Amino acid sequence: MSNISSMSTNVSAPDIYDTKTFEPARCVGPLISRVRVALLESLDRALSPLNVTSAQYVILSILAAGADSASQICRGISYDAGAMTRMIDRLEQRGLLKRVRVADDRRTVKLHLTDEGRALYPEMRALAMEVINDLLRGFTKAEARQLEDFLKRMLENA
Amino acid sequence: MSNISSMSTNVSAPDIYDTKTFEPARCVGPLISRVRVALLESLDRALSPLNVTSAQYVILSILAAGADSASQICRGISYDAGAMTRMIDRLEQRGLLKRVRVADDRRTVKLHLTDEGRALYPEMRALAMEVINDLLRGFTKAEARQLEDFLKRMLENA
DNA sequence: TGACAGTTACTGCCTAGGCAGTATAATGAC
DNA sequence: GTCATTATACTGCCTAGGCAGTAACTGTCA
Repeated sequence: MSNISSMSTNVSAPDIYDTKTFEPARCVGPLISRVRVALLESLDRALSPLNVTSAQYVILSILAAGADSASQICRGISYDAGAMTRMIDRLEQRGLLKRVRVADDRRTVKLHLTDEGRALYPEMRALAMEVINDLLRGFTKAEARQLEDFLKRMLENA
Repeated sequence: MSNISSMSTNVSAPDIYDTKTFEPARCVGPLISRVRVALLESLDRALSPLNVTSAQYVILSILAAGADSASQICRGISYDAGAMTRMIDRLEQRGLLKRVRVADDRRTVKLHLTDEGRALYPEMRALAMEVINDLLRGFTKAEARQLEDFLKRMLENA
Protein backbone atom coordinates (compact mmCIF):
# COMPACT_ATOMS: atom_id res chain seq x y z
CA MET A 1 0.00 0.00 0.00
CA SER A 2 1.37 3.36 -0.94
CA ASN A 3 2.00 6.14 1.55
CA ILE A 4 -0.32 8.43 -0.30
CA SER A 5 -3.30 6.12 -0.35
CA SER A 6 -2.81 5.12 3.25
CA MET A 7 -2.96 8.80 4.19
CA SER A 8 -6.35 9.31 2.66
CA THR A 9 -8.08 6.08 3.61
CA ASN A 10 -7.26 3.20 5.85
CA VAL A 11 -9.72 0.66 4.45
CA SER A 12 -8.61 0.75 0.84
CA ALA A 13 -8.47 -1.57 -2.12
CA PRO A 14 -5.02 -2.92 -2.92
CA ASP A 15 -2.80 -0.70 -5.03
CA ILE A 16 -3.08 -1.24 -8.75
CA TYR A 17 0.62 -1.33 -9.55
CA ASP A 18 3.32 -2.95 -7.40
CA THR A 19 7.06 -2.44 -7.36
CA LYS A 20 7.83 -5.83 -8.87
CA THR A 21 5.77 -5.49 -12.01
CA PHE A 22 5.29 -1.73 -12.53
CA GLU A 23 6.39 -0.73 -16.03
CA PRO A 24 6.39 3.07 -16.27
CA ALA A 25 6.12 3.08 -20.07
CA ARG A 26 3.10 0.77 -20.12
CA CYS A 27 0.92 2.10 -17.32
CA VAL A 28 -2.07 4.42 -17.65
CA GLY A 29 0.07 7.57 -17.48
CA PRO A 30 1.64 7.39 -20.94
CA LEU A 31 -1.57 5.97 -22.35
CA ILE A 32 -3.52 9.02 -21.24
CA SER A 33 -0.91 11.38 -22.64
CA ARG A 34 -0.85 9.62 -25.98
CA VAL A 35 -4.63 9.51 -26.23
CA ARG A 36 -4.74 13.23 -25.52
CA VAL A 37 -2.18 13.96 -28.24
CA ALA A 38 -4.06 11.78 -30.73
CA LEU A 39 -7.32 13.51 -29.86
CA LEU A 40 -5.89 17.01 -30.26
CA GLU A 41 -4.20 16.12 -33.54
CA SER A 42 -7.45 14.73 -34.96
CA LEU A 43 -9.34 17.73 -33.67
CA ASP A 44 -6.91 20.22 -35.21
CA ARG A 45 -7.10 18.35 -38.50
CA ALA A 46 -10.90 18.30 -38.42
CA LEU A 47 -11.19 21.99 -37.51
CA SER A 48 -8.54 23.28 -39.90
CA PRO A 49 -11.02 23.88 -42.77
CA LEU A 50 -12.78 26.33 -40.46
CA ASN A 51 -9.47 28.04 -39.68
CA VAL A 52 -9.90 27.30 -35.97
CA THR A 53 -7.46 25.50 -33.68
CA SER A 54 -8.41 22.91 -31.10
CA ALA A 55 -7.41 25.28 -28.31
CA GLN A 56 -9.67 27.98 -29.71
CA TYR A 57 -12.52 25.50 -30.01
CA VAL A 58 -12.13 24.56 -26.36
CA ILE A 59 -12.57 28.16 -25.28
CA LEU A 60 -15.55 28.69 -27.58
CA SER A 61 -17.23 25.52 -26.34
CA ILE A 62 -17.04 26.77 -22.78
CA LEU A 63 -18.43 30.13 -23.84
CA ALA A 64 -21.22 28.32 -25.63
CA ALA A 65 -21.90 26.32 -22.48
CA GLY A 66 -22.72 29.52 -20.63
CA ALA A 67 -19.50 31.01 -19.31
CA ASP A 68 -19.01 34.64 -20.33
CA SER A 69 -15.88 35.99 -18.66
CA ALA A 70 -12.21 35.19 -18.95
CA SER A 71 -11.65 34.43 -15.28
CA GLN A 72 -14.62 32.08 -15.25
CA ILE A 73 -13.16 30.08 -18.11
CA CYS A 74 -9.70 30.05 -16.53
CA ARG A 75 -11.07 28.62 -13.32
CA GLY A 76 -13.15 26.09 -15.20
CA ILE A 77 -10.29 24.49 -17.05
CA SER A 78 -7.28 25.56 -14.95
CA TYR A 79 -6.01 27.75 -17.76
CA ASP A 80 -3.44 30.44 -17.13
CA ALA A 81 -4.93 33.95 -16.95
CA GLY A 82 -2.08 35.47 -18.94
CA ALA A 83 -2.44 32.86 -21.65
CA MET A 84 -6.17 33.54 -21.66
CA THR A 85 -5.69 37.24 -22.36
CA ARG A 86 -3.64 36.35 -25.41
CA MET A 87 -6.03 33.60 -26.46
CA ILE A 88 -8.88 36.12 -26.41
CA ASP A 89 -6.72 38.48 -28.47
CA ARG A 90 -6.41 35.77 -31.10
CA LEU A 91 -10.10 34.86 -31.02
CA GLU A 92 -11.04 38.50 -31.30
CA GLN A 93 -8.62 39.00 -34.19
CA ARG A 94 -10.05 35.86 -35.82
CA GLY A 95 -13.45 37.53 -35.53
CA LEU A 96 -15.12 34.82 -33.46
CA LEU A 97 -15.80 36.82 -30.31
CA LYS A 98 -15.58 40.32 -28.95
CA ARG A 99 -14.75 41.86 -25.60
CA VAL A 100 -17.58 43.88 -24.09
CA ARG A 101 -16.91 46.16 -21.14
CA VAL A 102 -19.85 46.25 -18.76
CA ALA A 103 -20.80 49.04 -16.41
CA ASP A 104 -21.73 47.16 -13.26
CA ASP A 105 -18.26 45.68 -12.77
CA ARG A 106 -15.67 47.59 -14.68
CA ARG A 107 -12.91 45.08 -13.94
CA THR A 108 -14.46 42.32 -16.01
CA VAL A 109 -14.85 42.04 -19.74
CA LYS A 110 -17.75 39.96 -20.91
CA LEU A 111 -17.03 37.76 -23.90
CA HIS A 112 -19.67 37.67 -26.61
CA LEU A 113 -19.67 35.48 -29.69
CA THR A 114 -19.78 37.50 -32.89
CA ASP A 115 -22.24 36.59 -35.62
CA GLU A 116 -19.48 34.59 -37.31
CA GLY A 117 -18.67 32.84 -34.05
CA ARG A 118 -22.30 31.99 -33.44
CA ALA A 119 -22.67 30.73 -37.00
CA LEU A 120 -19.49 28.66 -36.95
CA TYR A 121 -19.79 27.09 -33.52
CA PRO A 122 -22.36 24.41 -34.41
CA GLU A 123 -20.07 23.27 -37.21
CA MET A 124 -17.10 23.06 -34.84
CA ARG A 125 -19.16 21.15 -32.32
CA ALA A 126 -20.32 18.67 -34.96
CA LEU A 127 -16.74 18.12 -36.16
CA ALA A 128 -15.48 17.66 -32.61
CA MET A 129 -18.24 15.17 -31.91
CA GLU A 130 -17.27 13.19 -34.99
CA VAL A 131 -13.65 13.12 -33.89
CA ILE A 132 -14.53 11.79 -30.46
CA ASN A 133 -17.03 9.30 -31.79
CA ASP A 134 -14.33 8.07 -34.12
CA LEU A 135 -11.88 7.69 -31.26
CA LEU A 136 -14.53 5.66 -29.44
CA ARG A 137 -15.25 3.54 -32.49
CA GLY A 138 -16.15 0.01 -31.41
CA PHE A 139 -17.08 1.06 -27.87
CA THR A 140 -20.52 0.22 -26.59
CA LYS A 141 -22.33 3.08 -24.94
CA ALA A 142 -21.95 1.31 -21.63
CA GLU A 143 -18.19 1.14 -22.11
CA ALA A 144 -18.03 4.82 -22.98
CA ARG A 145 -20.04 5.74 -19.90
CA GLN A 146 -17.71 3.58 -17.84
CA LEU A 147 -14.67 5.29 -19.33
CA GLU A 148 -16.16 8.66 -18.40
CA ASP A 149 -16.80 7.32 -14.90
CA PHE A 150 -13.22 6.09 -14.54
CA LEU A 151 -11.84 9.46 -15.61
CA LYS A 152 -14.14 11.33 -13.23
CA ARG A 153 -13.06 9.12 -10.36
CA MET A 154 -9.41 9.81 -11.16
CA LEU A 155 -10.14 13.53 -11.10
CA GLU A 156 -11.82 13.21 -7.74
CA ASN A 157 -8.78 11.37 -6.42
CA ALA A 158 -6.48 14.19 -7.55
CA MET B 1 -23.36 7.57 -37.69
CA SER B 2 -20.40 9.82 -38.30
CA ASN B 3 -18.70 10.14 -41.65
CA ILE B 4 -15.41 9.13 -40.14
CA SER B 5 -16.60 5.90 -38.57
CA SER B 6 -18.57 4.95 -41.65
CA MET B 7 -15.39 5.31 -43.67
CA SER B 8 -13.51 2.79 -41.63
CA THR B 9 -16.19 0.19 -40.98
CA ASN B 10 -19.61 -0.40 -42.35
CA VAL B 11 -20.87 -2.74 -39.63
CA SER B 12 -20.27 -0.53 -36.65
CA ALA B 13 -21.71 0.03 -33.22
CA PRO B 14 -23.80 3.18 -32.88
CA ASP B 15 -21.90 6.40 -32.23
CA ILE B 16 -21.39 7.25 -28.59
CA TYR B 17 -22.40 10.89 -28.76
CA ASP B 18 -25.24 12.31 -30.86
CA THR B 19 -25.93 15.83 -31.99
CA LYS B 20 -28.90 16.31 -29.68
CA THR B 21 -27.17 15.52 -26.42
CA PHE B 22 -23.44 16.06 -27.06
CA GLU B 23 -22.00 18.44 -24.49
CA PRO B 24 -18.44 19.35 -25.51
CA ALA B 25 -17.41 20.34 -22.01
CA ARG B 26 -18.59 17.08 -20.45
CA CYS B 27 -17.41 14.45 -22.90
CA VAL B 28 -14.29 12.31 -22.62
CA GLY B 29 -12.08 14.90 -24.34
CA PRO B 30 -11.86 17.45 -21.54
CA LEU B 31 -11.84 14.65 -18.98
CA ILE B 32 -8.72 13.13 -20.50
CA SER B 33 -7.00 16.52 -20.66
CA ARG B 34 -7.80 17.29 -17.04
CA VAL B 35 -6.68 13.87 -15.83
CA ARG B 36 -3.41 14.33 -17.67
CA VAL B 37 -2.85 17.75 -16.08
CA ALA B 38 -3.66 16.37 -12.64
CA LEU B 39 -1.29 13.45 -13.17
CA LEU B 40 1.59 15.66 -14.31
CA GLU B 41 1.07 18.10 -11.45
CA SER B 42 1.14 15.28 -8.90
CA LEU B 43 4.16 13.76 -10.59
CA ASP B 44 6.08 17.05 -10.61
CA ARG B 45 5.25 17.55 -6.95
CA ALA B 46 6.35 14.03 -6.05
CA LEU B 47 9.59 14.25 -8.02
CA SER B 48 10.56 17.75 -6.93
CA PRO B 49 12.59 16.55 -3.90
CA LEU B 50 14.80 14.70 -6.38
CA ASN B 51 15.15 17.86 -8.46
CA VAL B 52 13.69 16.09 -11.50
CA THR B 53 10.73 17.17 -13.59
CA SER B 54 8.00 14.88 -14.85
CA ALA B 55 9.18 15.41 -18.44
CA GLN B 56 12.70 14.39 -17.48
CA TYR B 57 11.37 11.32 -15.68
CA VAL B 58 9.49 10.27 -18.80
CA ILE B 59 12.67 10.29 -20.86
CA LEU B 60 14.63 8.44 -18.20
CA SER B 61 11.92 5.79 -17.86
CA ILE B 62 12.13 5.06 -21.57
CA LEU B 63 15.90 4.86 -21.36
CA ALA B 64 15.54 2.49 -18.42
CA ALA B 65 13.12 0.40 -20.47
CA GLY B 66 15.86 -0.27 -23.00
CA ALA B 67 15.94 2.58 -25.51
CA ASP B 68 19.36 4.15 -25.88
CA SER B 69 19.26 6.77 -28.63
CA ALA B 70 17.48 10.06 -29.04
CA SER B 71 15.70 9.24 -32.27
CA GLN B 72 14.45 5.97 -30.80
CA ILE B 73 12.85 7.83 -27.90
CA CYS B 74 11.39 10.48 -30.19
CA ARG B 75 9.69 7.85 -32.33
CA GLY B 76 8.47 5.99 -29.26
CA ILE B 77 6.59 8.90 -27.76
CA SER B 78 6.14 11.20 -30.77
CA TYR B 79 8.45 13.76 -29.22
CA ASP B 80 9.99 16.51 -31.33
CA ALA B 81 13.63 15.86 -32.26
CA GLY B 82 14.65 19.45 -31.65
CA ALA B 83 13.02 19.44 -28.24
CA MET B 84 14.78 16.16 -27.52
CA THR B 85 18.22 17.63 -28.21
CA ARG B 86 17.53 20.34 -25.64
CA MET B 87 15.96 17.88 -23.20
CA ILE B 88 19.14 15.78 -23.37
CA ASP B 89 21.16 18.96 -22.79
CA ARG B 90 19.22 19.52 -19.57
CA LEU B 91 19.47 15.92 -18.44
CA GLU B 92 23.20 15.93 -19.13
CA GLN B 93 23.63 19.21 -17.26
CA ARG B 94 21.57 17.75 -14.41
CA GLY B 95 24.07 14.88 -14.34
CA LEU B 96 21.58 12.09 -14.95
CA LEU B 97 22.85 10.86 -18.31
CA LYS B 98 25.68 11.36 -20.74
CA ARG B 99 26.01 11.36 -24.53
CA VAL B 100 28.34 8.69 -25.85
CA ARG B 101 29.50 8.85 -29.45
CA VAL B 102 29.89 5.38 -30.90
CA ALA B 103 32.18 4.29 -33.71
CA ASP B 104 29.93 2.00 -35.70
CA ASP B 105 27.40 4.71 -36.51
CA ARG B 106 28.89 8.14 -36.09
CA ARG B 107 25.55 9.90 -36.60
CA THR B 108 24.00 8.58 -33.45
CA VAL B 109 24.78 9.42 -29.86
CA LYS B 110 24.04 6.66 -27.41
CA LEU B 111 22.52 7.82 -24.14
CA HIS B 112 23.90 6.28 -20.98
CA LEU B 113 22.65 6.81 -17.46
CA THR B 114 25.32 8.19 -15.16
CA ASP B 115 25.90 6.63 -11.76
CA GLU B 116 23.64 9.28 -10.26
CA GLY B 117 20.98 8.58 -12.87
CA ARG B 118 21.16 4.86 -12.23
CA ALA B 119 20.99 5.41 -8.50
CA LEU B 120 18.10 7.87 -8.66
CA TYR B 121 15.91 6.14 -11.20
CA PRO B 122 14.44 3.47 -8.86
CA GLU B 123 13.38 6.26 -6.51
CA MET B 124 11.70 8.17 -9.34
CA ARG B 125 9.96 5.03 -10.50
CA ALA B 126 8.67 4.30 -6.99
CA LEU B 127 7.39 7.85 -6.60
CA ALA B 128 5.69 7.76 -10.00
CA MET B 129 4.07 4.46 -9.13
CA GLU B 130 2.72 5.94 -5.92
CA VAL B 131 1.27 8.89 -7.80
CA ILE B 132 -0.52 6.67 -10.28
CA ASN B 133 -1.72 4.26 -7.62
CA ASP B 134 -3.09 7.24 -5.74
CA LEU B 135 -4.91 8.47 -8.84
CA LEU B 136 -6.41 4.99 -9.17
CA ARG B 137 -7.39 4.87 -5.51
CA GLY B 138 -10.63 2.93 -5.12
CA PHE B 139 -10.26 1.15 -8.46
CA THR B 140 -10.31 -2.62 -8.49
CA LYS B 141 -7.52 -4.21 -10.48
CA ALA B 142 -10.10 -5.34 -13.03
CA GLU B 143 -11.28 -1.75 -13.44
CA ALA B 144 -7.73 -0.51 -13.91
CA ARG B 145 -7.04 -3.17 -16.53
CA GLN B 146 -10.26 -2.19 -18.26
CA LEU B 147 -9.24 1.47 -18.24
CA GLU B 148 -5.92 0.51 -19.82
CA ASP B 149 -7.82 -1.50 -22.40
CA PHE B 150 -10.13 1.41 -23.22
CA LEU B 151 -7.19 3.75 -23.71
CA LYS B 152 -5.35 1.26 -25.91
CA ARG B 153 -8.43 0.83 -28.06
CA MET B 154 -8.72 4.60 -28.46
CA LEU B 155 -5.09 4.72 -29.57
CA GLU B 156 -5.71 1.98 -32.11
CA ASN B 157 -8.65 3.96 -33.44
CA ALA B 158 -6.48 7.04 -33.93
C1' DT C 1 -14.96 57.71 4.92
C1' DG C 2 -10.95 55.52 4.17
C1' DA C 3 -7.72 51.76 4.60
C1' DC C 4 -7.35 47.20 2.99
C1' DA C 5 -7.97 42.77 1.00
C1' DG C 6 -9.64 40.36 -2.96
C1' DT C 7 -10.78 40.17 -8.00
C1' DT C 8 -10.02 40.90 -12.84
C1' DA C 9 -7.43 41.68 -16.78
C1' DC C 10 -3.22 42.55 -18.57
C1' DT C 11 2.10 42.63 -19.37
C1' DG C 12 6.90 41.07 -19.37
C1' DC C 13 9.87 37.38 -18.85
C1' DC C 14 10.99 32.56 -18.99
C1' DT C 15 10.61 27.88 -20.51
C1' DA C 16 9.54 24.41 -23.75
C1' DG C 17 7.61 22.18 -27.74
C1' DG C 18 6.71 22.33 -33.13
C1' DC C 19 8.63 23.08 -37.52
C1' DA C 20 11.94 24.03 -41.10
C1' DG C 21 16.45 24.01 -42.50
C1' DT C 22 21.46 22.21 -42.14
C1' DA C 23 25.52 19.29 -41.60
C1' DT C 24 27.28 14.84 -41.19
C1' DA C 25 27.11 10.08 -41.79
C1' DA C 26 25.23 5.72 -43.48
C1' DT C 27 22.75 3.12 -47.02
C1' DG C 28 21.18 1.71 -51.44
C1' DA C 29 20.96 1.91 -56.60
C1' DC C 30 23.33 1.82 -60.65
C1' DG D 1 32.90 3.51 -57.04
C1' DT D 2 29.79 7.27 -57.38
C1' DC D 3 25.68 9.56 -56.58
C1' DA D 4 21.10 10.02 -54.68
C1' DT D 5 18.42 8.94 -50.71
C1' DT D 6 17.75 8.36 -45.96
C1' DA D 7 18.88 8.80 -41.02
C1' DT D 8 20.53 11.36 -37.08
C1' DA D 9 21.41 15.18 -34.38
C1' DC D 10 21.41 19.81 -34.05
C1' DT D 11 20.04 25.00 -34.67
C1' DG D 12 17.14 29.08 -35.34
C1' DC D 13 12.71 30.81 -35.35
C1' DC D 14 7.95 30.83 -33.92
C1' DT D 15 4.14 29.95 -30.88
C1' DA D 16 2.08 29.28 -26.54
C1' DG D 17 1.62 28.34 -21.68
C1' DG D 18 3.36 29.30 -16.60
C1' DC D 19 4.53 32.66 -13.33
C1' DA D 20 5.26 37.06 -11.17
C1' DG D 21 4.18 41.63 -10.98
C1' DT D 22 0.91 45.68 -11.97
C1' DA D 23 -3.10 48.61 -12.50
C1' DA D 24 -7.91 49.25 -12.15
C1' DC D 25 -11.71 48.19 -9.69
C1' DT D 26 -15.00 46.22 -6.00
C1' DG D 27 -16.53 45.05 -1.53
C1' DT D 28 -15.70 45.01 3.46
C1' DC D 29 -15.05 46.58 7.80
C1' DA D 30 -13.23 49.50 11.25
